[in-house]
Amino acid sequence: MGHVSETSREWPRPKIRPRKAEVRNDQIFEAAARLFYEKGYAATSLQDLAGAVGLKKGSLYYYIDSKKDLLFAITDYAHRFFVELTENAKAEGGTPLQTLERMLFQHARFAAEHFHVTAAFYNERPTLSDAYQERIVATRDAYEASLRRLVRSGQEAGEFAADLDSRLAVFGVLGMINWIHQWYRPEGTLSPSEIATALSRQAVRSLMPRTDAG
Amino acid sequence: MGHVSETSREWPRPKIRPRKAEVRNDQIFEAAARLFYEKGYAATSLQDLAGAVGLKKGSLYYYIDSKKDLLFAITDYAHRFFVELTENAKAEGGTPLQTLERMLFQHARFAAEHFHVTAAFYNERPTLSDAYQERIVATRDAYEASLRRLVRSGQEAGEFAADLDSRLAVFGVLGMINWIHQWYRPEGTLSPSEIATALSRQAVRSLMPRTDAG
DNA sequence: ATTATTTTCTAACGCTCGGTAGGTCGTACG
DNA sequence: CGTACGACCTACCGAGCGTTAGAAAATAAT
Repeated sequence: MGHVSETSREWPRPKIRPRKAEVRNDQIFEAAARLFYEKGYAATSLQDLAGAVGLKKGSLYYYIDSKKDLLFAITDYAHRFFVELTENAKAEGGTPLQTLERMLFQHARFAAEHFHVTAAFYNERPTLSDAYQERIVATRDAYEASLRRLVRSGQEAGEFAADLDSRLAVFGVLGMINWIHQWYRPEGTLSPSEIATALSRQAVRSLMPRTDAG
Repeated sequence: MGHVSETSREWPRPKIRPRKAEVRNDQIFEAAARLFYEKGYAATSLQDLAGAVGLKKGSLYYYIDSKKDLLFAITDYAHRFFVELTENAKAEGGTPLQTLERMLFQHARFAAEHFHVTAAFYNERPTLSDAYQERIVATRDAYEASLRRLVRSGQEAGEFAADLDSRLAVFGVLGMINWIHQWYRPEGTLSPSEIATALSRQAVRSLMPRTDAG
């Protein structure tokens, strides 16, 4: 060490003044997410993307280094959300049912608010590098494991039906949430929060025991 | 009419002898479904597909007319299933709950048994021609409408919770089923039928009223 | 007004893709 | 034996792709 980041530390004076590059960066990010959602990563050309933000395709390289970087940025946005959600899982109090419903609510609200990003996250994973895929899968597995733990705790507490296969049950509730990006449209009548409230409630209901069972 | 199918009726002699072309056709269909599932349609080259069936890419055109034909064949396989499932919806007897659970079971079993096809059906719809997309969307809408009708009937009969938004509720149960292709692996311990039984039961449970509600 | 810097464009590159044309080889049939 | 056909291959085309280099234009600094 010692010579590291020598170049990037040069003149660390604060970048005042809103640089145009930053707003363009956001434009490009959002347009890319929308196009990847609409046509898929491979079927979206940089020509398409450049046109969507009012540039020529060569000019995009002033902002990005490669096409894959765009997919990485979008995917990582969702990835960081799930890391955080999983970490906060244990911090929250309440019964297993309450904790589970709260986590699913947050998950569902994110899925609706960022349905472009979520769709790309789930549809384009095979396109990512193997190393990054492994990190994502590890995060997903940890998330699912924490949900399974909640289901089993709820079963022991009698909140959830005892005859459920916790693995299958978690796949079920996750499907309810992760399917949102297939039908959600921002111009609809229900807000992301309202959708998240209804779906997370329906999800935990699918785990409850039937009181009239025999 | 009268001149219709004049050309196709010429020499209707039966094609005896198992033509090699037919087994190859099936090989190509299945390999294409698997590759589209694994890498996506746009990211799958005909080179990849040819290699997967032990041919050179030019030879594929002995069996197909274009790459899009492959996606159409795969998509239409799922499409025809949903058409049939919707048509059989009213034919079946029983309470709304029983009918709904039976439909979801069939849907779920198909989704697991043909998860390659199902994944392509949902992920690659934007790739299809506009005219065919419209037919698929119409079929899907009819299917969802018949499910919503069952939910509302069940609500009137007291089988389902009265405070459910039938549209949201149907999206929820469909998500549980349509998510199967994201996690199902044929080498797992549960068969498609077992998965379909558990998930369709969990789905209808998510609609039931809580008896201890207040 | 002149110079620096940031942003965009033009023009081209190497490559891969889907698709085509024509030939080759084996097998079955007359 | 020969010929007809099914199955496959080789070689190629044009187009579009991601990416690069360098000039031009716009904007800011001096």
